[in-house]
Order: sequence, then structure tokens, then C-alpha cells
Amino acid sequence: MTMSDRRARKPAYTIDLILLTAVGGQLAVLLARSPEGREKWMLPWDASRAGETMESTASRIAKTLGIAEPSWIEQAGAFGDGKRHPSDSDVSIAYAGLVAMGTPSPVGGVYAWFPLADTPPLPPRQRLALDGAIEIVRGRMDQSPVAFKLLPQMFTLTELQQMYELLLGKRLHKASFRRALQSAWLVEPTDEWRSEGRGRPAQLYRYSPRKRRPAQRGIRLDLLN
Amino acid sequence: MTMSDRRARKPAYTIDLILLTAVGGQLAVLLARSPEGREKWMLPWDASRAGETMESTASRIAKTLGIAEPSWIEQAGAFGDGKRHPSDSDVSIAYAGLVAMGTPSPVGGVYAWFPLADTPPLPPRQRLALDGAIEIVRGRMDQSPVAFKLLPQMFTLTELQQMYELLLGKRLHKASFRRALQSAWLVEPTDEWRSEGRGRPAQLYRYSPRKRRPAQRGIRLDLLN
DNA sequence: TGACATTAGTCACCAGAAGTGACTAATTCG
DNA sequence: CGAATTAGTCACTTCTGGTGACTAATGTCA
Repeated sequence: MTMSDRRARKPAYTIDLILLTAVGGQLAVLLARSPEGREKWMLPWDASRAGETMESTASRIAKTLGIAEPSWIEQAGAFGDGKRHPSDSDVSIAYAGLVAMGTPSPVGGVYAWFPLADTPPLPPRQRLALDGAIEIVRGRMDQSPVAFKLLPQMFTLTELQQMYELLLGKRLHKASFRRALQSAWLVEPTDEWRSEGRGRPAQLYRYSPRKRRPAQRGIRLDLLN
Repeated sequence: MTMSDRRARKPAYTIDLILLTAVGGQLAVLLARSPEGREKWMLPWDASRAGETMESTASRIAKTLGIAEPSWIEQAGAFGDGKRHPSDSDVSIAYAGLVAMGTPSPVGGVYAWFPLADTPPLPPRQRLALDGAIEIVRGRMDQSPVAFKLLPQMFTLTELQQMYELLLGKRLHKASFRRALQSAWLVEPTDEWRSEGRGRPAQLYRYSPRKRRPAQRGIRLDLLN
């Protein structure tokens, strides 16, 4: 079953895919034009096929969008509660996926990236799924190398910092950021440099985490507020 | 539909409830005796009824267990992927709930608290749900007052510290813990004291978070390891 | 009754982490 | 060549958390 023959029968549950990338200094989500109206949009979705895991369904959906394998994928929750959805399913399982910026995207008028600040109205259940997925991604920053998965394999430290600033929604100090990066052993320098117009060229790094001590850190009760 | 007439028809999806509490210095989960065998156990579950949200279904299940409203509840993910489940549903949505220690529990031989380290075999899909729920609860410690929801309304700071130690799986230093607690403005002292046998009596506190500045803290890249 | 054990609560010191501004380095542009 | 621009580092300060030792208030028991 694909999105186009979604009226065939009522599926038990469907998979919603929230693909995120960074474009123009903003997070953006991939939406599909709804067959129901010229200017109606929705999250890509489909029902699971026999023998598929939920995550492999999400991957398959990504593939049909012309996106190669997302660089990261994770379940973002189950949504239902009577909210409307393009499928007639009672419940949909949302998967959040990240796509490295600069990945060649589907052209055509069927799919398009929308900056998060400027998304069109969505079916109510998908709106919840999208908001939940963003929260998941932002919340995973500390546990998962989310920022790296939004960048190409090689990147400058300034690009990495800008990605963190984008996800955190606040400016970071250059020296602090690099010091933290250093002590976390997350990146290794390559021998390539990139000259971006004016200014001193920047060294390119790649993500290459090293095993370390279990990061014996203190309690952070202050985050509870 | 209840657990006992679960063969009536195949539900689209079911709700699994993972109720956790602290007993004897350990986290424990509430399991129900399976009708299929004397010594078979399972997570409490049920199908959603018409007009119910998924979360209210979870609350209702808790109520049928003789547990008053859990002090905290949150979705812990959707599980399916062909793993077996007492229901025949394709997918189950897991909800994690916390019960304050000392809450009167269902007697009878149908329900029982099992320390996490000593749980009986569970249906495969429920095993995943349980593990996922524990991870969720442990991971929410920084964002949610999870530890407080496992304690009665009034508690000593030593009890609170022990609860954090239980959830974190490591010892904390008394002075550090209290300093962090102080600067987080999470508790307020009552004018009651509790004498626990020998030793100086301890002052009782209650959870009473005050709004504060958004805790403008640094980046924690070290957690990525 | 008075020393001792036990638990609560606090203090002061120290080490390490993060905030910050200023500095040097390497490039383009005019 | 000099100004502008971006990369990269340094040193100083501030703050947070780790730690052991201290005082306080109770019960226990010789």
C-alpha cells in the first residue's frame, strides 16, 4: 500500500516519517503534496508491509522520496487519540530521520523542504507528530550525535558550531565550544582545508568518536526548573 | 474489552502499562498473572475503548489494578515488529507510570511487584516495552521530577538522595547533592521532623519547584562519548 | 548518667569546567 | 601593501561539583 492508494482499506496503523535537514541556517522538514488539494501538504506516510519492522518501513518511505538512507532514524512516538490523519488508521507511529545538509533532494513539485518556522497547515495528527519529533531530536542532542548527522562527512568546526547553535537555539562562544569538543574526543582533523572566499581557510574534520571513560559527571537538578 | 476476554477480536492496537515503584531500595514493576499459566506473568494491558485517548486508557488500566492515579505517566514508545504479545494486536503502545512508594498495593495473587533485577520471563514484545520504559524513566530524570514522583508528598532529603542514587545507579555525595538541590529551588522545608530510630531526626521537605531562569548552562558534548 | 554509635546537616577547600575577551594566523579584496 | 574577514588559540576569571571534616541531635547501652 502506498500513499496513492490509501483508500484501499483501513490499515491497523501507519508510519509517519519526519525527515529533517538544515537549509539556510534553519531546520527544515520534508513534506509531500497531498493528492487532496493543490496546496495541501502532509508528512510522507505509509502502512507497514508484511514482514517489515516499523523502522524498515520508515526507511523504505525515505527511499521512495528519493532520499538515500537517512543518516539517523529514531521512533518519535505513537499518535492517535482521534486526531485526523490522511490514512484512516487509528494510530500512527512517527519516525524522525535526519538527512545531511547538501544531500541531493527530490526535485519535482511533489516533495519540498519547509523551514520549521514556515510550515503549512498539516493534518492534526501529523502536526503533533512533527512537534514531537522535533522535541525528540533536540532532546537527543546530548545522547546522540545528532548535530553530526545533519552535516556532511567532512565539515569545519565553525559549521559544527553553527549546527549546535541551530539545534540549541542560542549562540555559543567559539573557544568554549572547541574546548568542550576537544575534551570529548568526538572529531579528528583531516589534512584537507577549505577556503570559503575571504578569510583564513578552515581545516576539515570528520566525526570519529573515541571510547572514553563513562563521563562521570555531576547531578543536574537545575534542568528541572 | 478487558484482558480476560482478549480473544474476542483482534484489536488494532493495545496499550501496555509499565507501572514502576521503589520497594526495598530497588525499582519494581507491577505484573499480572497470565490466565495462560500459573506461573506466567505479563504487563497489564488492554485495548482502547471508543473515545478514549491512549493516555486515558493507560490511566484506566491503572485504576483496574487497584492503583490510584499514577503520580506520573508518559508514553514509552510503540512496539510491534512481529514480536509476540498476549493480545493479537500488531502493535502496542507502552506507557510508563510511576507510583509513589508506600502506596497501598493490590493484594491478591493476581498482581505483584517484581524487582527489576528479578523479573520473570515476559512475552517478547512486552520485554522490549519494559526495557524501553525503564530507559525512558531514567532518561527523563533531568527533564522531569521523576524521583519526586516515586516518593510520598513529604520526604527527607536522605530519602530523596537515595531515590536519585537508585535511578542513577551510583552513589552521590551528601554535600554535593544538597548543594545542587539548593540552587535548583525544587524543594521547600516543612516544619515537621521525622525520627527514624537512632540518630538525629530529619526535617521533612515537599516538592515545590519555583520558576527560575532557564538554566543557561554549557554544552555537554562529553555525554556523547 | 555519661560515653558511644548513628544519622542529619553544614562548611571550607580544592580541582576541573565553562565564560569571556583578546590575541595571532592566513587568506581575499581593493 | 593595508584593511577586512574568517580561523584558531590563549590566558584569565568565574562557577560548579568532589571531597573530607566538622557540628548537631537523637538513641543505645554499659
